[in-house]
Amino acid sequence: MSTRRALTRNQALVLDTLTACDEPLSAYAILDRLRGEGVRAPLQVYRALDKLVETGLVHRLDSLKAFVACSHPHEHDGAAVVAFAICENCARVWEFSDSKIEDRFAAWAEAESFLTKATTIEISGLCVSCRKAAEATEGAKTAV
Amino acid sequence: MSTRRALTRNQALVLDTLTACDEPLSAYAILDRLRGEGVRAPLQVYRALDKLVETGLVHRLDSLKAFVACSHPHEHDGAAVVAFAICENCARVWEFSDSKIEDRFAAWAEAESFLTKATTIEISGLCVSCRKAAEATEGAKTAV
DNA sequence: CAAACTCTGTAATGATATAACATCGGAGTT
DNA sequence: AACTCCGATGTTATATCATTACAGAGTTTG
Repeated sequence: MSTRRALTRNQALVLDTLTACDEPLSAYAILDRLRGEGVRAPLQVYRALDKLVETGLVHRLDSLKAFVACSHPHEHDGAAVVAFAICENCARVWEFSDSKIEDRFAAWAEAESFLTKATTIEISGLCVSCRKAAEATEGAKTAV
Repeated sequence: MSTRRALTRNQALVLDTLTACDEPLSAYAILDRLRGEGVRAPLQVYRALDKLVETGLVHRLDSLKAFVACSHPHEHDGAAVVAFAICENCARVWEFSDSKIEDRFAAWAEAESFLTKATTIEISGLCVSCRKAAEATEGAKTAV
């Protein structure tokens, strides 16, 4: 039943690189980290990424032109809509989904007879820690 | 009270180009259409786009790396979250917003203490007409 | 007037992504 | 084994998207 195929060498290298990193990487950043492993051309990385994205093990963040390993690869049963919150300071990513949101999009699509194939949701802002850090320095500044 | 400023020549040219077009255009596509008006360098277009996006008159569709004129420029009172549905066949774009969806995102952000600065929502699929056209040819094919 | 500011134009470059082509190697035959 | 099919690979070149750096022109504002 599982459509999960063994990964090829390049795919495994790319996935490992992304998994080991706690922030999104551009294709070229991945390439740089894999030169030691014999990966030399962008296309090798892009091809691996294409497959990984296709199977849901990796997500592309359009707003960053970068890629992250999926944090819930096991939950990819249905066509769940996933949202990403990206901290613009530390670049870390939170992946979540919400069935109510999904329902509203489905309702809109239904009303318009739009056939949905993919949904991209990306929220950028500041995560708790970076927010607090920013508020602290703000406070110090204005407190002078 | 209005922060609306008169547009500069380049900004007006770019906005007019986008408004006249019923599908998203890349910056370079805009440039090509404006060569006759004396626009020669990508930067002239990108600078105009930056301002237009900043004031909300134009949106950038990350998933397409392209730009569209906003369909509801007058409604840009608050920080409304806008979603885009993009037909992958005819490239037309539907812009809509839903306060319930907005509420859910706000709730997530609240729970995580995430400070939201921008939200990008892009849905790709097939619009009514393209969907029907596709189904028609599908039907013809399987009906042989 | 001069300082500060914004918009402008141009050239060069950086960053992201794909096309085209030849080759390799495994899976399933025959 | 020889054959074919098919997907992955490696390499070069090129397309597409976006920004840096620098200099000049025009306006506001003190």
